[in-house]
Amino acid sequence: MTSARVSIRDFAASVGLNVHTLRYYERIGLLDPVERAPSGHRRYSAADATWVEFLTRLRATGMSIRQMQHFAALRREGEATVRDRRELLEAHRRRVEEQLADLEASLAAITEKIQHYQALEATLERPAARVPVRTRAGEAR
Amino acid sequence: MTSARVSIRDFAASVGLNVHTLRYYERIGLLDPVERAPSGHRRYSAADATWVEFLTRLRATGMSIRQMQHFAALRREGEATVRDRRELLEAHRRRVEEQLADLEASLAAITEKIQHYQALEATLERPAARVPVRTRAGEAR
DNA sequence: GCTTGACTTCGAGCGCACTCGAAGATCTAG
DNA sequence: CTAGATCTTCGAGTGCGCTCGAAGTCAAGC
Repeated sequence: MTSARVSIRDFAASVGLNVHTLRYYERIGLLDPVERAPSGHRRYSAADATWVEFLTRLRATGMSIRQMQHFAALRREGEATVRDRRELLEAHRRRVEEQLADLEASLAAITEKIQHYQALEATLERPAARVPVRTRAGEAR
Repeated sequence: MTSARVSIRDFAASVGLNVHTLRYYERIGLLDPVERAPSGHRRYSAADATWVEFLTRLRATGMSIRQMQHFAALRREGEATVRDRRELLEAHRRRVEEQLADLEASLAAITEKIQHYQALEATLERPAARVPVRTRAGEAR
């Protein structure tokens, strides 16, 4: 099991970020300095991928760059900060749970609006039915 | 049931937006021109609140201002656009459902990381236990 | 009538998270 | 050996969604 090290282009494609963003993340300390080929070109490892994918999860759940920098800094400090990191993630998890609840409430509101429009469309398609009309027996329903 | 019309300040407080944002929304066409008092001051109605709250749901679910402007424009055109509006919301609802799934996946990843840290902390707290040690009978567990 | 504070319009400014462009070095295929 | 793609650093630019400041008008209490 060799540690297949990949170019920034391939790495970017595999983690779904663009090359500029990867260099930016490294520059601001979200990624530790990435290993270099003798030419100076970056060579990303599988461990880099795992970390970037986790960062992506944090981003996707609304963590700011600033907070991620803090988390990354703790990580660089080693085992002594494990508890801080856990607590930070637990606080973040609570926020994500709130987001989920909000999103579900918004989804319900949107669904309700869709149903409102469906009812309205049904009415508009049968203009004669706007005002209830007496119909022959057997035609009802 | 009178239509209690409120000042921008009170309205902002009740819908959770700031007064600048409300004027901005009106300026860019998300809100129809709001009714004015003889003094020129805005007077918001309950219908305005309903609409702003729905806009807030759209925003909370990641709809861009541009898309909301489109939706608001359709709404201004009246009944003829009901179907378009429903379809627009249905497309948006699908995106929200994807967001929910993503958020749940991210939540799971975060929870996993927390558990990893918990396990690590348990190990670090009992340094002598890092390498399994034979214990006296009765002390086990 | 005067003060205080909320309102008006307008355009400018801000923070975030990228995203890009320029200029030059290096790698790869033919 | 050469052409063209890909990489490097650095700083500047972009798009979004607000957010604010300035300068002036209006309203309510004393």
